[in-house]
Amino acid sequence: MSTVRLGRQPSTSQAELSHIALTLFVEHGFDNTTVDDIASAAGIGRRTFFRYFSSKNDLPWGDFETQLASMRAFLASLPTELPLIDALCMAVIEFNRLPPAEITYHRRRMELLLTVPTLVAHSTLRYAAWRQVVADYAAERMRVPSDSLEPQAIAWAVLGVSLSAYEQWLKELDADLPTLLSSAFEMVRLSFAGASAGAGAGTARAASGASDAGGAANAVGVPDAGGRDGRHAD
Amino acid sequence: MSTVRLGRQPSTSQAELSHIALTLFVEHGFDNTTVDDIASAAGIGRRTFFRYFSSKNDLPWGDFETQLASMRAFLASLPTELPLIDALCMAVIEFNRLPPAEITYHRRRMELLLTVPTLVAHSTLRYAAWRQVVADYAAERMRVPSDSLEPQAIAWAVLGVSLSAYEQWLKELDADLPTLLSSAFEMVRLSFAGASAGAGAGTARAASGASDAGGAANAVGVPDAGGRDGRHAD
DNA sequence: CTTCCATTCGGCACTCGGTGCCATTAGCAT
DNA sequence: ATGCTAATGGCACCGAGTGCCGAATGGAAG
Repeated sequence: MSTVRLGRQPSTSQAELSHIALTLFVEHGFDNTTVDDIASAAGIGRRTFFRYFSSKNDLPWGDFETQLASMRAFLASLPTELPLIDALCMAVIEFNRLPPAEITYHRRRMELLLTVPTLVAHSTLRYAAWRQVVADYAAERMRVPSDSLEPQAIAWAVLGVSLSAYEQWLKELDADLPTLLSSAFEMVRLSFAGASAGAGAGTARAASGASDAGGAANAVGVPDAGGRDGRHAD
Repeated sequence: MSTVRLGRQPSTSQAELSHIALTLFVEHGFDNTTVDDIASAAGIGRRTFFRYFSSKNDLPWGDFETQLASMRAFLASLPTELPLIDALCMAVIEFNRLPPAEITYHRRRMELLLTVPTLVAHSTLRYAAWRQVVADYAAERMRVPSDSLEPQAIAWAVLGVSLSAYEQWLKELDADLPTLLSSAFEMVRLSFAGASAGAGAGTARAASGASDAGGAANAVGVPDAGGRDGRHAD
Protein backbone atom coordinates (compact mmCIF):
# COMPACT_ATOMS: atom_id res chain seq x y z
CA MET A 1 0.00 0.00 0.00
CA SER A 2 1.45 3.35 -0.94
CA THR A 3 0.37 6.15 1.33
CA VAL A 4 1.32 8.74 -1.24
CA ARG A 5 -0.89 9.63 -4.13
CA LEU A 6 1.02 10.47 -7.23
CA GLY A 7 -0.38 12.37 -10.14
CA ARG A 8 -3.90 13.56 -10.70
CA GLN A 9 -6.67 12.33 -8.43
CA PRO A 10 -9.41 10.13 -9.79
CA SER A 11 -12.54 12.20 -10.15
CA THR A 12 -14.94 9.42 -9.22
CA SER A 13 -15.01 5.74 -8.28
CA GLN A 14 -16.41 2.42 -9.44
CA ALA A 15 -18.89 2.41 -6.59
CA GLU A 16 -20.16 5.89 -7.38
CA LEU A 17 -20.56 5.16 -11.05
CA SER A 18 -22.29 1.91 -10.29
CA HIS A 19 -24.73 3.72 -8.05
CA ILE A 20 -25.46 6.49 -10.51
CA ALA A 21 -25.93 4.04 -13.33
CA LEU A 22 -28.26 1.82 -11.34
CA THR A 23 -30.43 4.80 -10.57
CA LEU A 24 -30.68 5.63 -14.25
CA PHE A 25 -31.35 2.03 -15.15
CA VAL A 26 -34.34 1.68 -12.88
CA GLU A 27 -35.66 5.01 -14.08
CA HIS A 28 -35.31 4.67 -17.84
CA GLY A 29 -34.48 1.01 -18.32
CA PHE A 30 -31.13 -0.55 -19.06
CA ASP A 31 -31.35 -0.44 -22.83
CA ASN A 32 -32.61 3.12 -22.92
CA THR A 33 -29.68 4.35 -20.89
CA THR A 34 -26.59 5.05 -22.95
CA VAL A 35 -23.07 5.22 -21.71
CA ASP A 36 -23.13 8.90 -22.57
CA ASP A 37 -26.08 9.36 -20.23
CA ILE A 38 -24.20 7.72 -17.41
CA ALA A 39 -20.99 9.59 -18.08
CA SER A 40 -22.62 12.97 -18.22
CA ALA A 41 -24.74 12.21 -15.15
CA ALA A 42 -21.50 11.47 -13.37
CA GLY A 43 -19.84 14.54 -14.77
CA ILE A 44 -17.10 12.68 -16.58
CA GLY A 45 -16.26 12.06 -20.19
CA ARG A 46 -17.45 9.03 -22.03
CA ARG A 47 -13.89 7.91 -22.58
CA THR A 48 -13.18 8.14 -18.89
CA PHE A 49 -16.15 5.95 -18.09
CA PHE A 50 -14.51 3.05 -19.87
CA ARG A 51 -11.50 3.40 -17.62
CA TYR A 52 -13.67 2.63 -14.60
CA PHE A 53 -15.76 -0.09 -16.21
CA SER A 54 -14.64 -2.04 -19.20
CA SER A 55 -18.22 -2.56 -20.20
CA LYS A 56 -21.65 -1.13 -19.59
CA ASN A 57 -22.70 -4.62 -18.55
CA ASP A 58 -20.25 -4.61 -15.68
CA LEU A 59 -21.94 -1.76 -13.89
CA PRO A 60 -24.32 -3.80 -11.76
CA TRP A 61 -21.55 -6.09 -10.59
CA GLY A 62 -19.36 -3.58 -8.84
CA ASP A 63 -16.24 -5.09 -7.30
CA PHE A 64 -17.04 -8.72 -7.78
CA GLU A 65 -13.44 -9.83 -7.48
CA THR A 66 -13.25 -8.79 -3.89
CA GLN A 67 -16.39 -10.68 -3.01
CA LEU A 68 -15.07 -13.78 -4.70
CA ALA A 69 -11.88 -13.59 -2.71
CA SER A 70 -13.76 -13.44 0.56
CA MET A 71 -15.89 -16.39 -0.40
CA ARG A 72 -12.75 -18.33 -1.17
CA ALA A 73 -11.37 -17.42 2.22
CA PHE A 74 -14.58 -18.40 3.95
CA LEU A 75 -14.55 -21.82 2.35
CA ALA A 76 -10.95 -22.35 3.31
CA SER A 77 -11.79 -21.58 6.92
CA LEU A 78 -14.40 -24.31 7.21
CA PRO A 79 -13.55 -27.53 9.02
CA THR A 80 -12.96 -30.46 6.71
CA GLU A 81 -15.21 -32.67 8.76
CA LEU A 82 -18.12 -30.72 7.41
CA PRO A 83 -19.63 -32.58 4.47
CA LEU A 84 -18.77 -30.97 1.18
CA ILE A 85 -22.28 -30.18 0.16
CA ASP A 86 -23.02 -28.56 3.48
CA ALA A 87 -19.87 -26.49 3.29
CA LEU A 88 -20.90 -25.19 -0.10
CA CYS A 89 -24.37 -24.44 1.11
CA MET A 90 -23.00 -22.44 4.01
CA ALA A 91 -20.62 -20.55 1.77
CA VAL A 92 -23.35 -19.59 -0.61
CA ILE A 93 -25.50 -18.35 2.21
CA GLU A 94 -22.64 -16.45 3.73
CA PHE A 95 -21.81 -14.98 0.36
CA ASN A 96 -25.31 -13.61 0.10
CA ARG A 97 -25.58 -12.15 3.53
CA LEU A 98 -26.22 -8.44 3.37
CA PRO A 99 -26.75 -5.60 5.78
CA PRO A 100 -30.51 -4.98 5.91
CA ALA A 101 -30.05 -1.46 4.64
CA GLU A 102 -28.73 -2.72 1.35
CA ILE A 103 -31.21 -5.39 0.50
CA THR A 104 -33.63 -3.20 -1.40
CA TYR A 105 -30.69 -1.86 -3.36
CA HIS A 106 -29.48 -5.38 -3.89
CA ARG A 107 -32.93 -6.41 -5.06
CA ARG A 108 -32.85 -3.82 -7.80
CA ARG A 109 -29.47 -4.90 -8.91
CA MET A 110 -30.41 -8.57 -9.03
CA GLU A 111 -33.65 -7.70 -10.73
CA LEU A 112 -31.63 -6.23 -13.54
CA LEU A 113 -29.11 -9.03 -13.66
CA LEU A 114 -31.76 -11.71 -13.91
CA THR A 115 -34.16 -9.82 -16.16
CA VAL A 116 -32.37 -7.79 -18.79
CA PRO A 117 -31.29 -10.21 -21.53
CA THR A 118 -28.01 -8.44 -22.18
CA LEU A 119 -27.12 -8.68 -18.53
CA VAL A 120 -28.33 -12.22 -18.17
CA ALA A 121 -25.98 -13.18 -20.94
CA HIS A 122 -23.04 -11.15 -19.72
CA SER A 123 -23.39 -12.41 -16.18
CA THR A 124 -22.42 -15.85 -17.35
CA LEU A 125 -18.84 -14.70 -17.45
CA ARG A 126 -19.05 -13.69 -13.80
CA TYR A 127 -20.69 -16.91 -12.86
CA ALA A 128 -17.83 -18.75 -14.47
CA ALA A 129 -15.41 -17.14 -12.06
CA TRP A 130 -17.77 -17.90 -9.20
CA ARG A 131 -18.03 -21.51 -10.26
CA GLN A 132 -14.28 -21.76 -10.34
CA VAL A 133 -14.17 -20.91 -6.66
CA VAL A 134 -16.64 -23.67 -5.91
CA ALA A 135 -14.92 -26.13 -8.21
CA ASP A 136 -11.50 -25.44 -6.71
CA TYR A 137 -12.78 -26.03 -3.23
CA ALA A 138 -14.62 -29.20 -4.19
CA ALA A 139 -11.60 -30.45 -6.07
CA GLU A 140 -9.33 -29.98 -3.12
CA ARG A 141 -11.75 -31.74 -0.84
CA MET A 142 -12.11 -34.63 -3.25
CA ARG A 143 -8.43 -34.68 -4.14
CA VAL A 144 -8.97 -34.54 -7.84
CA PRO A 145 -7.99 -31.94 -10.45
CA SER A 146 -10.32 -28.98 -10.35
CA ASP A 147 -11.06 -29.28 -14.05
CA SER A 148 -12.26 -32.85 -13.77
CA LEU A 149 -15.84 -33.86 -14.07
CA GLU A 150 -16.87 -34.11 -10.45
CA PRO A 151 -15.96 -30.64 -9.18
CA GLN A 152 -17.18 -29.02 -12.34
CA ALA A 153 -20.54 -30.71 -12.17
CA ILE A 154 -20.90 -29.82 -8.54
CA ALA A 155 -20.04 -26.21 -9.23
CA TRP A 156 -22.63 -25.98 -11.96
CA ALA A 157 -25.27 -27.52 -9.80
CA VAL A 158 -24.53 -25.23 -6.89
CA LEU A 159 -24.73 -22.21 -9.15
CA GLY A 160 -28.03 -23.36 -10.51
CA VAL A 161 -29.45 -23.92 -7.09
CA SER A 162 -28.37 -20.48 -5.99
CA LEU A 163 -29.84 -18.76 -9.00
CA SER A 164 -33.09 -20.65 -8.62
CA ALA A 165 -33.33 -19.40 -5.10
CA TYR A 166 -32.58 -15.88 -6.28
CA GLU A 167 -35.35 -16.01 -8.81
CA GLN A 168 -37.76 -17.09 -6.13
CA TRP A 169 -36.50 -14.35 -3.86
CA LEU A 170 -37.22 -11.73 -6.46
CA LYS A 171 -40.75 -12.95 -6.88
CA GLU A 172 -41.69 -12.55 -3.26
CA LEU A 173 -41.04 -9.19 -1.74
CA ASP A 174 -40.73 -10.36 1.83
CA ALA A 175 -38.82 -13.55 1.22
CA ASP A 176 -35.64 -14.29 3.11
CA LEU A 177 -32.76 -15.13 0.85
CA PRO A 178 -30.78 -17.36 3.21
CA THR A 179 -33.88 -19.39 3.95
CA LEU A 180 -34.63 -19.83 0.28
CA LEU A 181 -31.09 -20.84 -0.47
CA SER A 182 -31.08 -23.35 2.31
CA SER A 183 -34.30 -24.99 1.24
CA ALA A 184 -33.22 -25.00 -2.36
CA PHE A 185 -30.15 -26.96 -1.43
CA GLU A 186 -32.17 -29.37 0.61
CA MET A 187 -34.62 -29.81 -2.23
CA VAL A 188 -32.00 -30.71 -4.76
CA ARG A 189 -30.33 -33.07 -2.35
CA LEU A 190 -33.58 -34.97 -2.14
CA SER A 191 -34.48 -34.70 -5.78
CA PHE A 192 -31.24 -36.14 -6.97
CA ALA A 193 -31.61 -38.94 -4.52
CA GLY A 194 -34.97 -39.57 -6.07
CA ALA A 195 -37.12 -38.44 -3.24
CA SER A 196 -39.10 -35.61 -4.74
CA ALA A 197 -40.11 -37.44 -7.87
CA GLY A 198 -43.32 -38.60 -6.29
CA ALA A 199 -46.28 -36.30 -6.52
CA GLY A 200 -46.29 -33.52 -4.05
CA ALA A 201 -45.87 -35.19 -0.75
CA GLY A 202 -42.49 -35.96 0.57
CA THR A 203 -43.21 -39.63 0.26
CA ALA A 204 -39.76 -40.47 -0.81
CA ARG A 205 -37.61 -42.85 0.97
CA ALA A 206 -39.70 -45.77 -0.02
CA ALA A 207 -36.87 -48.07 0.57
CA SER A 208 -33.19 -48.12 0.42
CA GLY A 209 -33.62 -51.70 -0.47
CA ALA A 210 -35.84 -50.93 -3.38
CA SER A 211 -34.62 -53.13 -6.11
CA ASP A 212 -30.97 -53.27 -6.73
CA ALA A 213 -27.61 -51.83 -6.07
CA GLY A 214 -28.69 -48.60 -7.57
CA GLY A 215 -29.07 -47.42 -4.06
CA ALA A 216 -29.70 -43.75 -3.98
CA ALA A 217 -30.90 -43.58 -7.49
CA ASN A 218 -33.64 -46.08 -7.10
CA ALA A 219 -34.90 -45.08 -3.75
CA VAL A 220 -37.44 -43.23 -5.75
CA GLY A 221 -40.98 -43.61 -4.70
CA VAL A 222 -41.66 -45.40 -7.94
CA PRO A 223 -42.54 -49.08 -7.98
CA ASP A 224 -39.94 -50.36 -10.28
CA ALA A 225 -39.24 -48.80 -13.59
CA GLY A 226 -36.52 -51.05 -14.76
CA GLY A 227 -35.23 -47.96 -16.43
CA ARG A 228 -31.97 -46.32 -16.17
CA ASP A 229 -29.67 -49.02 -17.36
CA GLY A 230 -30.70 -50.62 -20.57
CA ARG A 231 -32.55 -47.76 -22.08
CA HIS A 232 -30.11 -45.20 -23.16
CA ALA A 233 -27.65 -47.67 -24.41
CA ASP A 234 -26.97 -47.40 -28.09
CA MET B 1 -47.79 -26.69 -45.71
CA SER B 2 -48.23 -24.69 -48.86
CA THR B 3 -46.76 -26.33 -51.91
CA VAL B 4 -46.59 -23.06 -53.76
CA ARG B 5 -43.75 -20.66 -53.34
CA LEU B 6 -44.76 -17.08 -53.69
CA GLY B 7 -42.46 -14.24 -54.40
CA ARG B 8 -38.70 -14.28 -54.74
CA GLN B 9 -36.74 -17.32 -53.62
CA PRO B 10 -34.37 -17.10 -50.68
CA SER B 11 -30.83 -17.01 -51.97
CA THR B 12 -29.38 -19.05 -49.13
CA SER B 13 -30.36 -20.75 -45.88
CA GLN B 14 -29.60 -20.67 -42.18
CA ALA B 15 -27.77 -23.95 -42.45
CA GLU B 16 -25.58 -22.78 -45.31
CA LEU B 17 -24.71 -19.52 -43.60
CA SER B 18 -23.98 -21.34 -40.38
CA HIS B 19 -21.62 -23.67 -42.20
CA ILE B 20 -19.82 -20.91 -44.06
CA ALA B 21 -19.44 -18.88 -40.93
CA LEU B 22 -18.13 -21.77 -38.90
CA THR B 23 -15.49 -22.40 -41.49
CA LEU B 24 -14.38 -18.79 -41.29
CA PHE B 25 -14.43 -18.86 -37.51
CA VAL B 26 -12.09 -21.80 -37.21
CA GLU B 27 -9.81 -20.27 -39.80
CA HIS B 28 -9.51 -16.70 -38.55
CA GLY B 29 -11.10 -16.83 -35.15
CA PHE B 30 -14.53 -15.64 -34.10
CA ASP B 31 -13.60 -12.10 -33.19
CA ASN B 32 -11.52 -11.55 -36.31
CA THR B 33 -14.39 -12.51 -38.56
CA THR B 34 -16.79 -9.67 -39.27
CA VAL B 35 -20.35 -9.99 -40.43
CA ASP B 36 -19.24 -8.41 -43.68
CA ASP B 37 -16.75 -11.23 -44.17
CA ILE B 38 -19.45 -13.81 -43.69
CA ALA B 39 -21.96 -12.03 -45.89
CA SER B 40 -19.57 -11.55 -48.76
CA ALA B 41 -18.29 -15.12 -48.41
CA ALA B 42 -21.89 -16.22 -48.78
CA GLY B 43 -22.47 -13.83 -51.65
CA ILE B 44 -25.20 -11.89 -49.93
CA GLY B 45 -25.52 -8.40 -48.60
CA ARG B 46 -24.76 -7.54 -45.04
CA ARG B 47 -28.34 -6.45 -44.51
CA THR B 48 -29.62 -9.77 -45.78
CA PHE B 49 -27.46 -11.67 -43.35
CA PHE B 50 -29.38 -10.20 -40.47
CA ARG B 51 -32.58 -11.59 -41.92
CA TYR B 52 -31.23 -15.11 -41.54
CA PHE B 53 -29.59 -14.62 -38.18
CA SER B 54 -30.57 -11.92 -35.80
CA SER B 55 -27.09 -11.91 -34.37
CA LYS B 56 -23.60 -13.02 -35.22
CA ASN B 57 -23.65 -14.97 -31.99
CA ASP B 58 -26.50 -17.12 -33.21
CA LEU B 59 -24.54 -18.61 -36.06
CA PRO B 60 -23.16 -21.62 -34.21
CA TRP B 61 -26.59 -22.55 -32.87
CA GLY B 62 -28.37 -23.17 -36.13
CA ASP B 63 -32.00 -24.18 -35.74
CA PHE B 64 -32.08 -24.62 -32.01
CA GLU B 65 -35.84 -24.21 -31.78
CA THR B 66 -36.46 -27.39 -33.70
CA GLN B 67 -34.13 -29.36 -31.51
CA LEU B 68 -35.85 -28.07 -28.42
CA ALA B 69 -39.21 -29.11 -29.76
CA SER B 70 -38.04 -32.64 -30.36
CA MET B 71 -36.57 -32.86 -26.90
CA ARG B 72 -39.89 -31.77 -25.48
CA ALA B 73 -41.63 -34.45 -27.51
CA PHE B 74 -39.17 -37.09 -26.41
CA LEU B 75 -39.75 -36.27 -22.76
CA ALA B 76 -43.49 -36.40 -23.23
CA SER B 77 -43.18 -39.85 -24.73
CA LEU B 78 -41.46 -41.35 -21.72
CA PRO B 79 -43.44 -43.51 -19.31
CA THR B 80 -44.31 -41.76 -16.08
CA GLU B 81 -43.13 -44.72 -14.08
CA LEU B 82 -39.61 -43.78 -15.00
CA PRO B 83 -38.05 -41.80 -12.17
CA LEU B 84 -37.84 -38.12 -12.98
CA ILE B 85 -34.13 -37.88 -12.78
CA ASP B 86 -33.68 -40.86 -15.03
CA ALA B 87 -36.09 -39.46 -17.57
CA LEU B 88 -34.11 -36.23 -17.68
CA CYS B 89 -30.86 -38.10 -18.00
CA MET B 90 -32.22 -40.07 -20.93
CA ALA B 91 -33.57 -36.97 -22.61
CA VAL B 92 -30.28 -35.18 -22.34
CA ILE B 93 -28.46 -38.11 -23.84
CA GLU B 94 -31.00 -38.46 -26.60
CA PHE B 95 -30.76 -34.75 -27.25
CA ASN B 96 -27.06 -35.09 -27.80
CA ARG B 97 -27.08 -38.13 -30.01
CA LEU B 98 -25.49 -37.35 -33.35
CA PRO B 99 -24.72 -39.18 -36.55
CA PRO B 100 -21.02 -40.09 -36.40
CA ALA B 101 -20.34 -38.05 -39.51
CA GLU B 102 -21.27 -34.88 -37.74
CA ILE B 103 -19.40 -35.24 -34.51
CA THR B 104 -16.19 -33.58 -35.63
CA TYR B 105 -18.27 -30.73 -36.97
CA HIS B 106 -20.21 -30.64 -33.74
CA ARG B 107 -16.97 -30.61 -31.79
CA ARG B 108 -15.85 -27.46 -33.56
CA ARG B 109 -19.13 -25.79 -32.90
CA MET B 110 -19.12 -26.66 -29.23
CA GLU B 111 -15.49 -25.68 -28.98
CA LEU B 112 -16.51 -22.21 -30.03
CA LEU B 113 -19.58 -22.07 -27.84
CA LEU B 114 -17.65 -23.04 -24.73
CA THR B 115 -14.49 -21.09 -25.46
CA VAL B 116 -15.19 -17.73 -27.05
CA PRO B 117 -16.30 -15.39 -24.27
CA THR B 118 -18.85 -13.60 -26.40
CA LEU B 119 -20.45 -16.90 -27.30
CA VAL B 120 -20.25 -18.28 -23.79
CA ALA B 121 -22.21 -15.28 -22.64
CA HIS B 122 -24.73 -15.30 -25.44
CA SER B 123 -25.38 -19.01 -25.10
CA THR B 124 -26.93 -18.38 -21.74
CA LEU B 125 -30.03 -17.15 -23.49
CA ARG B 126 -30.30 -20.43 -25.36
CA TYR B 127 -29.72 -22.40 -22.22
CA ALA B 128 -32.61 -20.56 -20.63
CA ALA B 129 -34.97 -21.90 -23.25
CA TRP B 130 -33.48 -25.34 -22.83
CA ARG B 131 -33.92 -25.15 -19.09
CA GLN B 132 -37.52 -24.19 -19.56
CA VAL B 133 -38.14 -27.47 -21.34
CA VAL B 134 -36.63 -29.37 -18.45
CA ALA B 135 -38.45 -27.29 -15.86
CA ASP B 136 -41.78 -27.70 -17.58
CA TYR B 137 -41.40 -31.44 -17.67
CA ALA B 138 -40.26 -31.66 -14.07
CA ALA B 139 -43.07 -29.40 -12.98
CA GLU B 140 -45.69 -31.52 -14.64
CA ARG B 141 -44.29 -34.64 -13.10
CA MET B 142 -44.19 -33.07 -9.67
CA ARG B 143 -47.53 -31.34 -10.09
CA VAL B 144 -46.25 -27.94 -9.14
CA PRO B 145 -46.03 -24.69 -11.12
CA SER B 146 -43.10 -24.73 -13.49
CA ASP B 147 -41.76 -21.50 -12.08
CA SER B 148 -41.55 -22.80 -8.55
CA LEU B 149 -38.33 -23.59 -6.82
CA GLU B 150 -38.09 -27.32 -7.33
CA PRO B 151 -38.38 -27.58 -11.11
CA GLN B 152 -36.21 -24.53 -11.60
CA ALA B 153 -33.47 -25.87 -9.40
CA ILE B 154 -33.60 -29.21 -11.12
CA ALA B 155 -33.40 -27.59 -14.53
CA TRP B 156 -30.34 -25.61 -13.53
CA ALA B 157 -28.64 -28.62 -12.10
CA VAL B 158 -29.34 -30.72 -15.16
CA LEU B 159 -27.96 -28.00 -17.40
CA GLY B 160 -24.85 -27.78 -15.30
CA VAL B 161 -24.31 -31.48 -15.38
CA SER B 162 -24.69 -31.54 -19.15
CA LEU B 163 -22.26 -28.70 -19.68
CA SER B 164 -19.74 -30.27 -17.37
CA ALA B 165 -19.88 -33.40 -19.43
CA TYR B 166 -19.48 -31.35 -22.58
CA GLU B 167 -16.40 -29.66 -21.26
CA GLN B 168 -14.89 -33.01 -20.48
CA TRP B 169 -15.84 -34.27 -23.88
CA LEU B 170 -13.98 -31.45 -25.56
CA LYS B 171 -10.87 -32.18 -23.58
CA GLU B 172 -10.57 -35.75 -24.69
CA LEU B 173 -10.62 -36.35 -28.39
CA ASP B 174 -11.91 -39.89 -28.27
CA ALA B 175 -14.42 -39.51 -25.46
CA ASP B 176 -17.97 -40.67 -25.89
CA LEU B 177 -20.50 -37.97 -25.09
CA PRO B 178 -23.41 -40.19 -23.97
CA THR B 179 -21.13 -42.06 -21.62
CA LEU B 180 -19.80 -38.87 -20.12
CA LEU B 181 -23.29 -37.50 -19.68
CA SER B 182 -24.46 -40.65 -18.01
CA SER B 183 -21.60 -40.77 -15.56
CA ALA B 184 -21.93 -37.08 -14.84
CA PHE B 185 -25.51 -37.61 -13.82
CA GLU B 186 -24.59 -40.54 -11.66
CA MET B 187 -21.87 -38.53 -10.02
CA VAL B 188 -24.09 -35.68 -9.02
CA ARG B 189 -26.72 -38.04 -7.78
CA LEU B 190 -24.19 -39.45 -5.38
CA SER B 191 -22.62 -36.16 -4.43
CA PHE B 192 -25.86 -34.56 -3.50
CA ALA B 193 -26.85 -37.60 -1.53
CA GLY B 194 -23.77 -37.05 0.53
CA ALA B 195 -21.65 -39.92 -0.67
CA SER B 196 -18.82 -37.69 -1.71
CA ALA B 197 -19.03 -35.46 1.26
CA GLY B 198 -16.61 -37.32 3.45
CA ALA B 199 -13.61 -35.29 4.38
CA GLY B 200 -10.85 -36.24 2.10
CA ALA B 201 -11.19 -39.75 0.85
CA GLY B 202 -11.71 -39.95 -2.85
CA THR B 203 -14.92 -41.78 -2.35
CA ALA B 204 -16.68 -39.98 -5.10
CA ARG B 205 -15.48 -42.01 -8.01
CA ALA B 206 -17.09 -40.74 -11.07
CA ALA B 207 -19.56 -43.37 -11.85
CA SER B 208 -18.97 -46.36 -13.95
CA GLY B 209 -20.43 -48.95 -11.76
CA ALA B 210 -19.19 -47.80 -8.46
CA SER B 211 -22.59 -47.04 -7.12
CA ASP B 212 -22.45 -49.35 -4.20
CA ALA B 213 -23.42 -46.41 -2.12
CA GLY B 214 -26.28 -47.76 -0.19
CA GLY B 215 -28.98 -45.80 1.55
CA ALA B 216 -30.50 -42.94 -0.27
CA ALA B 217 -30.91 -39.42 0.87
CA ASN B 218 -30.26 -39.98 4.49
CA ALA B 219 -27.06 -41.75 3.77
CA VAL B 220 -25.62 -38.32 3.91
CA GLY B 221 -22.34 -38.44 5.65
CA VAL B 222 -23.42 -35.77 8.02
CA PRO B 223 -24.38 -36.99 11.49
CA ASP B 224 -27.26 -34.67 11.70
CA ALA B 225 -25.40 -31.50 11.41
CA GLY B 226 -27.34 -29.10 13.40
CA GLY B 227 -24.56 -27.33 11.65
CA ARG B 228 -25.98 -25.40 8.87
CA ASP B 229 -27.75 -23.03 11.18
CA GLY B 230 -25.43 -21.71 13.80
CA ARG B 231 -22.09 -21.96 12.15
CA HIS B 232 -21.97 -19.20 9.71
CA ALA B 233 -22.80 -16.65 12.29
CA ASP B 234 -20.81 -13.55 11.78
C1' DC C 1 7.50 29.74 -6.87
C1' DT C 2 8.97 27.01 -10.65
C1' DT C 3 10.03 22.76 -12.74
C1' DC C 4 9.44 17.99 -13.25
C1' DC C 5 6.90 13.97 -13.35
C1' DA C 6 3.21 10.66 -12.69
C1' DT C 7 -1.39 9.88 -13.46
C1' DT C 8 -5.88 10.84 -14.84
C1' DC C 9 -8.96 13.06 -18.04
C1' DG C 10 -11.45 13.54 -22.28
C1' DG C 11 -11.90 14.75 -27.09
C1' DC C 12 -11.56 12.66 -31.74
C1' DA C 13 -11.70 9.34 -35.04
C1' DC C 14 -12.56 4.69 -36.08
C1' DT C 15 -14.42 -0.26 -36.03
C1' DC C 16 -18.09 -3.31 -35.62
C1' DG C 17 -22.75 -5.17 -34.47
C1' DG C 18 -27.39 -4.20 -35.23
C1' DT C 19 -31.80 -1.58 -37.05
C1' DG C 20 -35.17 1.17 -39.84
C1' DC C 21 -36.29 2.65 -44.28
C1' DC C 22 -37.10 1.92 -48.98
C1' DA C 23 -36.32 1.12 -53.66
C1' DT C 24 -35.16 -3.03 -56.41
C1' DT C 25 -35.30 -7.70 -57.95
C1' DA C 26 -37.15 -12.33 -58.68
C1' DG C 27 -40.67 -15.58 -59.15
C1' DC C 28 -45.62 -17.25 -59.53
C1' DA C 29 -50.36 -16.48 -61.13
C1' DT C 30 -53.80 -14.34 -64.01
C1' DA D 1 -47.40 -8.16 -70.02
C1' DT D 2 -49.34 -7.19 -65.44
C1' DG D 3 -49.85 -7.59 -60.72
C1' DC D 4 -48.95 -9.56 -56.35
C1' DT D 5 -45.70 -11.36 -53.02
C1' DA D 6 -41.57 -12.00 -50.82
C1' DA D 7 -36.54 -11.63 -50.63
C1' DT D 8 -32.74 -8.51 -51.43
C1' DG D 9 -29.38 -5.02 -50.37
C1' DG D 10 -27.89 -0.31 -50.27
C1' DC D 11 -27.83 3.70 -47.13
C1' DA D 12 -28.00 6.23 -43.12
C1' DC D 13 -27.95 5.93 -38.39
C1' DC D 14 -27.21 4.42 -33.41
C1' DG D 15 -24.58 2.63 -29.54
C1' DA D 16 -20.69 0.02 -27.51
C1' DG D 17 -15.94 -0.20 -27.24
C1' DT D 18 -10.79 1.12 -28.52
C1' DG D 19 -6.40 3.53 -29.82
C1' DC D 20 -4.21 7.79 -29.85
C1' DC D 21 -2.68 11.90 -27.93
C1' DG D 22 -2.67 16.24 -26.01
C1' DA D 23 -4.44 18.69 -21.84
C1' DA D 24 -5.29 19.05 -16.95
C1' DT D 25 -4.08 18.02 -12.16
C1' DG D 26 -1.37 17.68 -8.14
C1' DG D 27 2.61 16.10 -5.35
C1' DA D 28 7.63 16.32 -5.08
C1' DA D 29 12.17 18.15 -6.05
C1' DG D 30 14.84 22.23 -7.26
